[in-house]
Amino acid sequence: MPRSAAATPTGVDRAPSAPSAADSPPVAACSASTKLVRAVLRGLYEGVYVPGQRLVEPDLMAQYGVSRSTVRESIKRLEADGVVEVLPYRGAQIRRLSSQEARDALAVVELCVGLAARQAAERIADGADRTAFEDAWTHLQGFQSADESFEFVRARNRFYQAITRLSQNRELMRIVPSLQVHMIRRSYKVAGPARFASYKAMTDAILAGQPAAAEDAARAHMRNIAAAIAAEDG
Amino acid sequence: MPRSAAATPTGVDRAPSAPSAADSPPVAACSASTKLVRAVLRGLYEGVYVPGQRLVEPDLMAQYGVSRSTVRESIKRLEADGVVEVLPYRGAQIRRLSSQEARDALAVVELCVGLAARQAAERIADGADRTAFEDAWTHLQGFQSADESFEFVRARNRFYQAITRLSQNRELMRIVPSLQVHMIRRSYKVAGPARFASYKAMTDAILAGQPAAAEDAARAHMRNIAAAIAAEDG
DNA sequence: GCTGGCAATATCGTCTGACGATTTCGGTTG
DNA sequence: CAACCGAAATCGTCAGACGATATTGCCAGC
Repeated sequence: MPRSAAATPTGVDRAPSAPSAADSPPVAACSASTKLVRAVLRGLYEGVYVPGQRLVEPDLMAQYGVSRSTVRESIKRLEADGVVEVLPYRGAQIRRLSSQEARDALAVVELCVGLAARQAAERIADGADRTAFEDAWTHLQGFQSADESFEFVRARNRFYQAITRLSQNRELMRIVPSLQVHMIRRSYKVAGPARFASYKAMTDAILAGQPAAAEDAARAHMRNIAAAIAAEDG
Repeated sequence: MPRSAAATPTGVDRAPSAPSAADSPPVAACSASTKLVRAVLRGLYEGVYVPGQRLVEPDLMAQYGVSRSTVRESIKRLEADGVVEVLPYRGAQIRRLSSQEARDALAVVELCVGLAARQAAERIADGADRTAFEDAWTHLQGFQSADESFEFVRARNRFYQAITRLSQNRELMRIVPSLQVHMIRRSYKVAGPARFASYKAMTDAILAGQPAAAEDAARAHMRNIAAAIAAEDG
C-alpha cells in the first residue's frame, strides 16, 4: 500500500476518484490548469476532498488526464489561494483550519468585506453602475430556501465578488477571493432565514449609497458567522 | 528587434542584465524557484526591474541559469504575491500601481496591520514571548539614519512580519507579506524621523500590551503613508 | 500616404520523459 | 523492542518538443 492510510490525524488520505473531471457547460474555454483548480474546488464543495487530504501529483495526473506541469501549476495556485498547504518534498494537502484559525480568518474577512461594502456604497452614491450587483443579489435570493449546495456557494461568492468589483478597489479584488475559500465548508449551520436578512441589510445599505451603514451591516454579518462557528465547535 | 521597445506606455521593457544572479551569503539553502523569486524581488528593490517591465521566460532562464519549469513556478508565486500580473499568452510584467491603486492597497494594509498590532498587543498582555519582536525592532532602529535601501526595506518587512507572527493570526501571516510588496517602491519620500516616531509609538503600545492603542498607532502610521503618497503624486 | 490583411516571429501553455534529492515505509539486526 | 538500513514513493528540477495565441512587419489596395 503506497502513500495511503492515516497519514493525518483524521486518517484522511486520497480520494477514491475525481469529481467530474470533465466539467459540463459553464466551465470551459479556459486553460487546463484553471480547469483543474476549479475541479478541485468543486471537489471541495462536494466533499470529495476533505481537510487534511493529500493531493498527490501522479494521482491528479491520472484522474484529470493532464501532465505534471499542469498539476503542479494548479497546486501552486491553490496554495496561493490558501486552499492547500505545500510542504517541501511532502506534497500538498487540503488546508485544515482549526476553529481558532477559522475565527482568525473571519476577523480578516470582516475587515475586508466591511471595507468593500463601504467603498461599494460610496461608488453607488457616486452614480456607479449597479446592475451587476443587483443581478448577483437577485441570483443569490434564488437560493433562499434551497439547501446549502455548490450552486448556492457559487452564488454567494458571486455576490461578494460583485460587492468587491463595485468597490473598485483592486487590492480587495485580489484578496477577497482567497478569503472566500475558507467559507466553503464552514457556517453550514448558520440559520438560513436569519442569514438572508443579514444579506439583505448589507445589500440595501449599499444600494442606498450609505457607506457607514453598509460597512456596519457587512461586519455584523461576518461577526454572526464567527459567533456561529464559535458556538458550533469552538 | 524581438519583443522589445515601448511595449508599454512608459516604454519599459526587458532589463539589460540580471541583478546578482548568484546571491551571496544569506540567501542560500532553499529551492531554486525561491531563490529566483528573491532575486526578482531584490531586483525590484534595486531598480533593475521597474513597474510595467516584462518578465520573459527565456530571458529569465538565461539570466538565472534555471529551467523553464523553475521560471514559471517563480512567476506564479510572484503573481500570487501581487508583484507581477500575468496575461494569457502575453507573459508577466511587474505590476504597475496607479496612485489610486496604491491608496486602495494602503487602505487594506491599514486594516490588516491594525488588526495585527491589536492582536499582537493582546498576545503580549497574555504573556507571549516578546523577544523576536524586540529583536526586529532593534534591528529596524539601526536604519534610523540610513538611506532607504534594500537592507532597510528588509528590516522593515521583518518588523511587520514580527508583529504578524506575534498576533498568531495565521490568516494575517498569509496575507500581510503579499501586501508589503506594494510598499517597496512607494513612500520613499516619507520623512525619516517622523516615520520612526510612528514605528516607536506602534512598538511601545504593542510591548505595553495595549491593544486599542497599538491598533490606533498602526492605522495612523498607514494613514500617514497614504497621505504622503497622495501628496506626492495623487 | 495610409489602411487593411497576411505571413513570420515571439512567446506562452502544455506535454513527455528523465534524473537526483528527500521523505516515508518496511524489514533486519542487536 | 528499538535503532538501523535499504527500497519505494514522491517531489524538485531539468531538457526538449509541439500547438496555440499574440505581436510584428510587410505588402497590396484604396
